[in-house]
Amino acid sequence: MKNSILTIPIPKNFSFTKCLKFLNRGYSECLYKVDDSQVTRLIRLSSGLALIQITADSKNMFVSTKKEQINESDEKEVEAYVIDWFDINRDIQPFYQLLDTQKQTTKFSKKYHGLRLMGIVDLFESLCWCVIGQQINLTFAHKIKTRLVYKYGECMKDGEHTYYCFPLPEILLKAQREDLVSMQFSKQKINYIFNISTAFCINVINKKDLLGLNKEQQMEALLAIKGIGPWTANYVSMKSLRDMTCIAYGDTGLSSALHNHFATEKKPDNQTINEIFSSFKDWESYFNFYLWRSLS
DNA sequence: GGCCAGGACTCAA
DNA sequence: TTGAGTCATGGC
Repeated sequence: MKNSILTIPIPKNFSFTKCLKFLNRGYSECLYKVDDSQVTRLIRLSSGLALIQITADSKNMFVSTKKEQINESDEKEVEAYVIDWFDINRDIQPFYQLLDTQKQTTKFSKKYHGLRLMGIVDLFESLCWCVIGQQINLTFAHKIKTRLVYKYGECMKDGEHTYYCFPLPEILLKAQREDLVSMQFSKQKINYIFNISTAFCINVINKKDLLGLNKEQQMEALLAIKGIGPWTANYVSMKSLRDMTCIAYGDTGLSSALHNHFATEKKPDNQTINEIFSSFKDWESYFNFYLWRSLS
């Protein structure tokens, strides 16, 4: 195994600690491991699997990469991955200025200062995660995701710990329905995961092409797949396509956060949600993310 | 035991 | 276009 170390300067309004705290917020996560001051995960580069470990000091993030062979293009991919995952290349100062204009939200800019909208770089993973999480509690959702990842995901052992990648669509497509049922996936979820896997396998959908479309076209392409509804489309648009204007309409967590901070009805209608979000134009995704963060 | 979970679909009216 | 019914099971 070869090893390389990459340095990424920390921008303004960035807190590695708060990002790590978010990653380690209490759900048992099978796709990365957070220790006191570092996070480790297995990622898929175009030339194969690589184990990355990220730490930071006050000025830089340090990404160490372990892989069979490492070349220059691997390092570039690792850097792009980390920048995307932590949303590093975004100036979020304007968002904090908006938060500070309202008494209900000014606390967020202090409490979560430097927290970035942590992404899901892999679009396929992001979509499957949405389907898994639909209408079940998050603890259980993590449980069945872990079963799926352990059975179908590629892995790499490092010391005592084995790290996993989310399964590839072509692998999931070959999965037996009864195996997924035994992991406690509902028939509906299984159908949706097969639909999404198929869409990726026949290249009806891929991240690169979606990124070349405008938001309306992206939503249309996503909603065309059975199992992807408005909530999922907004979620992946926010977490994977990095559109900054997403609102997770219909989300129970968003509803309760708005209820907590704005004294709305327990389940505010879209009009009420739009009114509140209208103060955060072009930062809707961040505002939504911070509202979610306020729940845990 | 009952209600709710980071929804989405079908089908009827 | 809207609303009720269905899925399906763990957590509290």
